[in-house]
Amino acid sequence: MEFVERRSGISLWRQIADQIRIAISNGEFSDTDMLPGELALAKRFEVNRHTVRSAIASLAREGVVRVEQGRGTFIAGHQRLHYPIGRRTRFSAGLAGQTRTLSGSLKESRMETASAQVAQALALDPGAPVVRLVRVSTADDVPLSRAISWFDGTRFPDFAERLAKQRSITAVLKSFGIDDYVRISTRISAHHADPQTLEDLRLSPGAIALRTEAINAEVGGRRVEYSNTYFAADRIELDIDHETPSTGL
Amino acid sequence: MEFVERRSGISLWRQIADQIRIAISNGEFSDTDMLPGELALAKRFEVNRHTVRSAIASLAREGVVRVEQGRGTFIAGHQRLHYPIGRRTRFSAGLAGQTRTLSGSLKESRMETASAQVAQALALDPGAPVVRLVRVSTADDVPLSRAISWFDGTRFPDFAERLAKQRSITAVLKSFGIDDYVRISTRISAHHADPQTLEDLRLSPGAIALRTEAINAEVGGRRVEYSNTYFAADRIELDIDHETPSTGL
DNA sequence: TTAATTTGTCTATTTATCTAGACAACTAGA
DNA sequence: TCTAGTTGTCTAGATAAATAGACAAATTAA
Repeated sequence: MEFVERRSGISLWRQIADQIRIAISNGEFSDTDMLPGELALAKRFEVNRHTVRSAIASLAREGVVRVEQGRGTFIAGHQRLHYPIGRRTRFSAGLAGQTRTLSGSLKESRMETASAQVAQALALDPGAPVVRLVRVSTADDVPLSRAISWFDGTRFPDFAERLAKQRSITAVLKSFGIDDYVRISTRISAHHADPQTLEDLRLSPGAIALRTEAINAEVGGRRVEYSNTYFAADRIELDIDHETPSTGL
Repeated sequence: MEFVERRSGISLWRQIADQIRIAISNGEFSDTDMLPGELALAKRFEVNRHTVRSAIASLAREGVVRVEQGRGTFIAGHQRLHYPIGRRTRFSAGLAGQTRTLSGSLKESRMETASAQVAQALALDPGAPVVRLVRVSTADDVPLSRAISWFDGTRFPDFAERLAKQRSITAVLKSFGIDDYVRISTRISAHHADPQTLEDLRLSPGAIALRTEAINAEVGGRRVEYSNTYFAADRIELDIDHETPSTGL
């Protein structure tokens, strides 16, 4: 007997779909790689069989399971990508080897004035000109993240134009004479995805966005980039590198 | 005009409540600290006024807003706690100063045999005895996290009994002669909270759990603790410490 | 006081979700 | 082939969510 809550604003089929998805990721059915029958699930969640069918139909649409008449419902392996975060975090390098294809597309770019938050992160004066970019990354034809980045507009006035040609942030920074940069702070939180993120990442309402708020700086400490990245939480997890403070000893 | 999706398994009032909550945390209404009127919100989301009222009622139950007849709906400040994560992560110390009260309670403890995952994390053989603890932490009378920890059962047979007296993991480890330990890996992911977590953290279905999967070890590298901690995502964010690799230079 | 604007409550109706049951279609094993 | 167990489809009815409109109650400012 599991818990489903009525009148919660989440339909029963959706609560059941969420619980089955979690159970799968916890390896509950890994012995057979099959879900129990619809009648068994209906009994377990104390709902009608049709309600369970709605939940399974939703999981099938997501590609989490595959249903075969007369045989049963099979689990279609569903592994999260691993994204390492540390001082030397680089997007493409971090996911290398985990996907067949990996691409990024620039959705928006504009010059704006720095909000208090952006100004503080980049160590600029509030109202200073900044370049704001929105990029969506896609791995194996599935959107993975939506990133909003800010750069000093005075120092990097044509960042967007260069990015169109260079294809990676690292390469563009190199073209500005910045050979190396490091992550100096990362803040992680989780939210229900906002409408724009839902659309760009092809998620459905209620889906979770894992947000990283990061500051990158040159080795001397001069701020280079401030970014807010929203990952589709069901497609990725973040691995934190705890580097040894004194490597040489 | 904002997006609300029908037939998605999430009721309209809940989608609207989620969007208003996000808008508040983005500072959208920070100029007046008030929500727009019910009619204005109904127009913005293209729904009936009563649907907006349901959404606001839900936010009021959560304590996010406060409604006053004839005056309007006021935003009740709602700040996330900040939990620093680094090599020297300590639960109580990390949240010190951010809350009036902070307590932890042991919900379960038992000896079990190590699963493949636990065995690998603690560098034990699968099937070896391990101590499994479930602890729930509470800050200012609101549950914050649910942590499942595993320790080597051979080395720490009476860990649970000592924890009942000592009150912190660090203190218990000290009683076993371990004066210092460091975080060697942290993996972060976000999920819809499972039913047990919903109950322990007093969340409603659809709520988000921010999960950290962590390994702590002695300075020599010997594994001490493996833990899975589920935080209420709307009450906390995680700050990653990117320590400088060579501090002395 | 008055008017305008706000939230609160009530009734009625429509639409979506969930339940209930029956039976068809398909699969695997006896 | 037969049977038991599975998913697929249909009908009907009950419950919950959303819409629509009217008016009450409280607040604010003119």
